[in-house]
Amino acid sequence: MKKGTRQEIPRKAVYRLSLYLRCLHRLKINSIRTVSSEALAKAAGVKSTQLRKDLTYFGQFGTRGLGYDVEQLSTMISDLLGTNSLQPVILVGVGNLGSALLSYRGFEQEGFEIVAAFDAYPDRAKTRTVKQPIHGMDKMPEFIKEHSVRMAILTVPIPAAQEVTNTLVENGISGILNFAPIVLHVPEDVTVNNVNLAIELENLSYFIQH
Amino acid sequence: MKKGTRQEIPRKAVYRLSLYLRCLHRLKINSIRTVSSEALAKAAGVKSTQLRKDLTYFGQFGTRGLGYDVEQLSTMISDLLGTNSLQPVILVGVGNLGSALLSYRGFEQEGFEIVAAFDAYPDRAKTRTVKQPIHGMDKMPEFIKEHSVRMAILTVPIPAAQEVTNTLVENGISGILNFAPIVLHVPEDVTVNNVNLAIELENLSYFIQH
DNA sequence: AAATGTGAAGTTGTTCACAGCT
DNA sequence: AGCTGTGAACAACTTCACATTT
Repeated sequence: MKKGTRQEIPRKAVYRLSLYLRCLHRLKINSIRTVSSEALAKAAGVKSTQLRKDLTYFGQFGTRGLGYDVEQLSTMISDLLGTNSLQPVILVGVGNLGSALLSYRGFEQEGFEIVAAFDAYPDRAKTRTVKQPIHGMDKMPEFIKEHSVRMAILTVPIPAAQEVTNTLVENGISGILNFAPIVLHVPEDVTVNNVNLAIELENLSYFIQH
Repeated sequence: MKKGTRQEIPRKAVYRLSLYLRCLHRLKINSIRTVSSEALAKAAGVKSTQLRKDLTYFGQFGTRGLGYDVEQLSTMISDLLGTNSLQPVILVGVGNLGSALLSYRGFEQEGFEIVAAFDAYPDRAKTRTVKQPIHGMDKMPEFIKEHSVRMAILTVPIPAAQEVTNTLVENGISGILNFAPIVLHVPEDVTVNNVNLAIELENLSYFIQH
C-alpha cells in the first residue's frame, strides 16, 4: 500500500542519513557552505560512493564539480527524517535509566522533546528530580491522544513491557524506542527500535577476543 | 593473522547469538531442558533456518528429531562470547547518562561488572550516589593495567571523546561502548560499538511517517 | 516422524567504474 | 579538472529445499 512508485530507502541508509545530518550541523556551525561527498563521507565514517548512493534514494542535491550545499542538504535530510519541527515524545518507566534519559540533553538538540513521563508508582518516581511531570499509568491514554504524541521511550521492567506496549499502540503511538531486553510484538505499522546495552557489551566481548 | 582456518562468524550472527542466549536463560529458569530451533527462533524473533545457520558457524549442537539441549547450548554460546566469567568494565564520564549506567542492573546479570568510574571532575561526580568508586582521569592508566581491564563504557562529552579514547587504547582497552555522538578513530584491533540515542529517535521519526 | 545441518538460490546492501555535468 | 549520479559487478546475508540423523 505505502510502497508506491517511490523507491523505499533501505533501513541502513536512513540510519546513515542521521550521521550525515550531524556532520552537516557541525559544518554549518563552522560557517562552511559547501562540502564534497568525499569530505562529508570521511567525517561520517563511510565511503564517498555510499554517501552519494544514499542521497540518490530520495533526490539529487549536488552540483557536479563542486559538491553539496551544506544548508540545503541538511534541510532536505531533516525534512525527510521529520526532525525540522520539534516532536513530542513520552517516556514510560521512571527507573534508573528512565530518569537519566529524562535529564539527557542529547534529544532536544535533535528536535525531540520529552514532554511527560509515566510510571506505575509515580510518587516514588517523583523523588527523582527531573523537570518533566511524572504521571500514573492511568493518565497515559488521555495524554497521548490530547497531545497527539506518536513516539515513546520504553524503560519499564521486562514483565511490564508487552502490556505497556499494547496500551501505547492502542492509543496511537507508532514509534517505540525500547530499552527492555525482550522482543515486543506490535502491528506492522508500528516501528520498534531496540537498544540493548547488555547485548552491546556482550558483542564487544566477542570481538575483543577473536 | 587471526583469520585462520576457522570460518569468521558474521557480525550480525554474533549479535543474534546474544538474543538466543537471553531466551535460553529464560528457558533454563522455567526448567525446560530441550528446545527446537523453531521454538527458540520464535522466542528470539527470527526464522528457524537462520538460527540453525547461525549455530553452524561455530559447531553442531543439536540432535536431529529432538532439538537442542538448553544447558549445553547456552554454555557453548557463553563460551564463545566470553561471558562465562565475570568481566571487569570501567566507565568514563560520570554525567547524567554515566551515573545511570553505573546503577543499571542489566549488566551484572550478563556477566559484566563495572568496577570503577572515572571523571575529569571526580568530586563533583561523587555527589551522585553510586556504589562504584569514582576516580580522577589521572588514575585511569594505572587502574586499567593493574586490573587487566579490556572494556570501557564511554559517556564523556563530545569534545573529550577522542582524547579519552586515545588514552584508553594506549593503556590496553580493546573494546569501547561509545555513547558520544561522534566517530571515534581507533586502531583496527580495537572494537567500538556506538549507541546513539538521538539517532535512534530520528530513525523512528522517519519510519512513523513513511 | 521430527528436527537438524547445509549447499544452492535468492535477496539485500556495498563498491566499482565511468558517463555526464558544471 | 573536479565531482556527482548511477548501472553493473560484487559481497554479505537470508531463505529455501532437502538430504541426513535420531
